Amino acid sequence: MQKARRRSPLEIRVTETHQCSVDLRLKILGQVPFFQNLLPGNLAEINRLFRELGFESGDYICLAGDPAERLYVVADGRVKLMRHSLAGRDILIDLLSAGEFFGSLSMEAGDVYPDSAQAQTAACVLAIGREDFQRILERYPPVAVSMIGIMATRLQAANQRLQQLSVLPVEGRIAAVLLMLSRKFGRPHPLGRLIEVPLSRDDLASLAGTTSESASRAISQMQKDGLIESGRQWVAVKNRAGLEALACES
Amino acid sequence: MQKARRRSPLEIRVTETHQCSVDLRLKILGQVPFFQNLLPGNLAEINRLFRELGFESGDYICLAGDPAERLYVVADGRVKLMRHSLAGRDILIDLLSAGEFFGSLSMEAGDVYPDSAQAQTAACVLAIGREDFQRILERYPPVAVSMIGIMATRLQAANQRLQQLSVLPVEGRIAAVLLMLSRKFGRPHPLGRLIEVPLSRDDLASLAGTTSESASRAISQMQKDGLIESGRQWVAVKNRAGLEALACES
DNA sequence: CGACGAATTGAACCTATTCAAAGGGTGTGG
DNA sequence: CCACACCCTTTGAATAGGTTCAATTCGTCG
Repeated sequence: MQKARRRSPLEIRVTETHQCSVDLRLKILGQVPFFQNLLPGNLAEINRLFRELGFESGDYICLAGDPAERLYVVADGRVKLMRHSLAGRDILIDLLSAGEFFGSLSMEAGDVYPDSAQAQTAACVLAIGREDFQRILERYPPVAVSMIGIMATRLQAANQRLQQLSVLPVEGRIAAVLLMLSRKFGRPHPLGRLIEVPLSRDDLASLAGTTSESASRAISQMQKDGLIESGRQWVAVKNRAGLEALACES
Repeated sequence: MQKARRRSPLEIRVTETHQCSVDLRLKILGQVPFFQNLLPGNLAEINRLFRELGFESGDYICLAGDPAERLYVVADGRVKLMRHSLAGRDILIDLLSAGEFFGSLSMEAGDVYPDSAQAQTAACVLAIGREDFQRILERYPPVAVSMIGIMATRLQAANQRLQQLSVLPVEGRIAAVLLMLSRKFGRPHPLGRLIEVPLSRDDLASLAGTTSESASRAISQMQKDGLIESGRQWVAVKNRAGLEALACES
């Protein structure tokens, strides 16, 4: 039951982290884009190769620099992909939700994870060994083909972010980040399209390549202009077109 | 013959653009990382699906926004992958040389190229239709698997650039760009490790997400500090460790 | 030699960062 | 159920770093 005092529109997600039923696992794996064209029998077989892991919010799933031995698939919850820098200025590479993967993609023994993954909410994650996954790729060519498509999409998204970081001022970068989040995590809500991830100003800043103070200023301004509604750890997009105008690589 | 007056250490490349012999094509395709594990017979068959295109320096090979119907492989020369923004501030996504690919990776009909590709030197490029390439992927699983590895590498490089743009000051970003270029295009030379691509300050700036003036200032400083040697359209790295110290994400 | 494009340099301006302090929401423990 | 403590957020003012604009120098090629 939600307390009357609580003003945040974000619902508290109580994910049962440590017990994904076999049914749920099969459903999740079936939703993973690159397993979608498989026969049910094959999927069940693949399912057996995955191990199931539960994490509390804040737990690290893997650390940048560790030997990359597994590929992970998010079953439930939100996972932060991040990169550390020596001065403690971490940057957020991506936010993942159910059906998305991360970890060892390079297929080469001896590699290390380039990013750390942290559970942003309580999360359930499926893990498969590098070599097992390699075998799946060789055995089911359509899986490999759709994986190529997904990686092409991610690469293209990364390139777009590169462009935004290069040419947009802080306000535009924040607008672009909010649009991306709204597309990916937004759900209709009386206040606007609510981004259903608890993100601090710091998180937004590290997605936009700026400081939490600058992010805060940009968000205040946007709120004054009626583009968004925002509070502690939440944002709702009210005027999509207005944000797009700011984020437009002009 | 090189003029005595010419001070640039970059050799003038006279690539025969319009006539790659069949032998050369086979050799190039064999060098493409994702075709490396194929039998000679298969390679010859694949070779037949490629068309050969020649470009002069400055020619556009494909334009962002055009329907993405082909995958391209660089056979000879250098290709600039770039993204335009409305205000004319283009950014350089990547520089490609022999064996690297670009173009339609998404495998979905109706997509458009996200970036433009421009011949940076005279260049010879091999092109294959989207559907033909799709068929190759399905027929030769190892090709798909190694392609996944390559894309994982590119994605990881893009993420690293994202981090650099986020946390490094201009000088550090320029240093990082020079290190990357030196790794990829560098060859030993009396002056230092010479980057064998004609790049203007503008090009370097758009790789580092800054202006040509700032790039120029950073380069002047590095030259004063004995880290590099540079002139019009060329750079040679003298002190790799020094650059690394600047580019270190501290 | 002459002309063009590239690179450098200077100075004013502006944006974003930094540092500091105050304000507000959330959840906890009394 | 209230009050407190903690962390997130906001805001202000000073500063540093980068951009912009403009003028000059330099290198390369015709």
